Amino acid sequence: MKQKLRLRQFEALMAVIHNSTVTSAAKELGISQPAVSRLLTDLKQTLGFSLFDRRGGQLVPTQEVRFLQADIQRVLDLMDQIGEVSQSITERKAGHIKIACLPGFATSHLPMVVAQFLKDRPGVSITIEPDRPERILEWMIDEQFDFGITDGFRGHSAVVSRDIHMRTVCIFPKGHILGHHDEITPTLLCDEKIIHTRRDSNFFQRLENAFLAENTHLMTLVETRQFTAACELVSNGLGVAIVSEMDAVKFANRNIEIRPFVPSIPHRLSLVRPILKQPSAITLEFIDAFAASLARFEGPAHPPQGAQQADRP
Amino acid sequence: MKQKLRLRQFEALMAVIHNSTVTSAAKELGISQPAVSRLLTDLKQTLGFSLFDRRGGQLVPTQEVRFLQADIQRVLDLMDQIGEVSQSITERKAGHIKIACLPGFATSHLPMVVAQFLKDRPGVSITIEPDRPERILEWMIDEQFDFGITDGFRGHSAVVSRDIHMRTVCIFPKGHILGHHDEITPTLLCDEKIIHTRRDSNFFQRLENAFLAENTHLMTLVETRQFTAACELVSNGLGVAIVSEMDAVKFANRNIEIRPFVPSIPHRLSLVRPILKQPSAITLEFIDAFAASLARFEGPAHPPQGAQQADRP
DNA sequence: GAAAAGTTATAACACTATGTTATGGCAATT
DNA sequence: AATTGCCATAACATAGTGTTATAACTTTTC
Repeated sequence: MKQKLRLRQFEALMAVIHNSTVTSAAKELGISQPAVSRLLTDLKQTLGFSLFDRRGGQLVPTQEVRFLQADIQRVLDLMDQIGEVSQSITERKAGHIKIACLPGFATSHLPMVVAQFLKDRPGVSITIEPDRPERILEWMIDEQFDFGITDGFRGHSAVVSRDIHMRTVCIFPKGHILGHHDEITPTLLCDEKIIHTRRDSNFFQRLENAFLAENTHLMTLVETRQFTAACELVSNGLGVAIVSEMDAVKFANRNIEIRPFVPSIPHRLSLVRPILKQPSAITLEFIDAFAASLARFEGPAHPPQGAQQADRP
Repeated sequence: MKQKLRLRQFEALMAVIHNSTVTSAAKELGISQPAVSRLLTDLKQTLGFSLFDRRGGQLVPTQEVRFLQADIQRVLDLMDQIGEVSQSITERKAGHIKIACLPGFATSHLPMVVAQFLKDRPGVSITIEPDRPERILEWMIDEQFDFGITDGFRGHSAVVSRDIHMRTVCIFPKGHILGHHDEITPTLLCDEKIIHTRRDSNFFQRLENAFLAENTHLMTLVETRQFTAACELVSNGLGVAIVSEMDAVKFANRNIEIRPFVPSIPHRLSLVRPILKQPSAITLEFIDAFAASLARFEGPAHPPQGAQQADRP
């Protein structure tokens, strides 16, 4: 016989092994006794050897069956497991998300959001890979990651982005004379050396423009890519910086003062993902959760002076 | 949907993953395209999420499917494996045999037979457990082993036995005066101290009777359970022994002489197995092979003087 | 040892799974 | 706009899986 092995036959076999009689096995499976009976005769036919020996009223599996029993059990268990996992997936409780993000997010805010997200989703796992924006963009284009957190994003046909405009603030060491003001303006900073982002960044240009608009100019103390680094420097008494409020508040009790900066110059974050790679439902759910986590630091989209946006969805 | 996951659906899924189109997947499976098409829609229905995204002309699996892919592949592989193993079983090339034997067999003759037997049967594995006859009998009754090699067996209702009467010979160190004779009789041994089996053994009793029949008597030098031990002692120049020819020939070139002993006193081996436990085909095959391996040392069943047998099948 | 009780195998039939062919719609390409 | 190829659906055939009814066989009971 060149018949195919069927799962149902294995289920019947295991039920009979556990119950020692066909009748009670049928009861366990919730079907009639003749159904089990035939599943067994079919299986015996296919396998080519006897499955059971009669021993008084009982059926005991043959040596041959015992030899296969472990593997058969494994198949049935695996099928169950697949069923359970797929159930979890539809309930958004299983899956994997690969996230690429700016270094600043990898250590502070993102892990917090991830932890919260995983709390209710025991089957979900997440990869976090921090790198420069250029690399994150590449990864999106190559579809190597499901979700990216970047800035300075100028749009790309292979990437969908959702922009978030983060409020920024001015920070300086405690006891600094600027502490007498409720708001900080470029004019107030005319004699201060500033810690800021790279000169080629969009954020720096808008900052510089704000200074120029008040007929003053911006003096550089340190140029850094990360707001966190700027915060660190300031908390060590080093100078003045304009940073994302989100980063600033983490240093609130570490020897710095925080003041609104006027005019408001929001820092534009982009939540990106590959446009062609269909996202899993759990990925979309995470992106929403992440965006929500940023909400309390969100500001108005456009800086008041009306700089144009470069977003292309 | 509270549908059941079916193997065929998984086969279709994997085929489409490998082929990127339903049509070629159908070709791989050797069925029509609509058949695959429906298997997939059914599976999607059951799982509760999409299986593929269209990407130009190609179908690429969703994140969710990728998450399950490894497990699904494992199930299919396991099923294949079970099919192959069962095939091997019907061809008598797979299985397991548990053998209990006398210590003398565990080290010399049995491993040789086992090695030969396994040569053509790569899937077969064998357990060898040496112990005293009493323990071997227990193991048979408890059905803990498939096959036992013992002696002095007096029959038991839970055990089937097949008796083999092994020729015995007289051995003595090279250069011993007995070497002048072609056959050794009790009379010739009247002044010799003998190495023999335990006094309560059936074999010893028959040996002693042979001496009494010639109006002489047997003097003990050493009493041992194993013929191999007797051979070892003799080869070290220690005395005279009556042992199984099978054991004797292994010492043929180790400083001993071998002569027939008259009257012939065969040593009765019993090949036993549990009567209720249905033996696997491979077990029966092995027992036959083992019996055949003893054939060239087999002698007549009954000692000429007509001692009665105690066998009960 | 005959009767009773329980278990299993077979037959006849119903429904579901899985295959077929025919066909129409949709997308990519010409 | 026409062509080509791929996929989904419909209609139907066959095999797998369930049902009930019933006969045959075992074990237990008297």
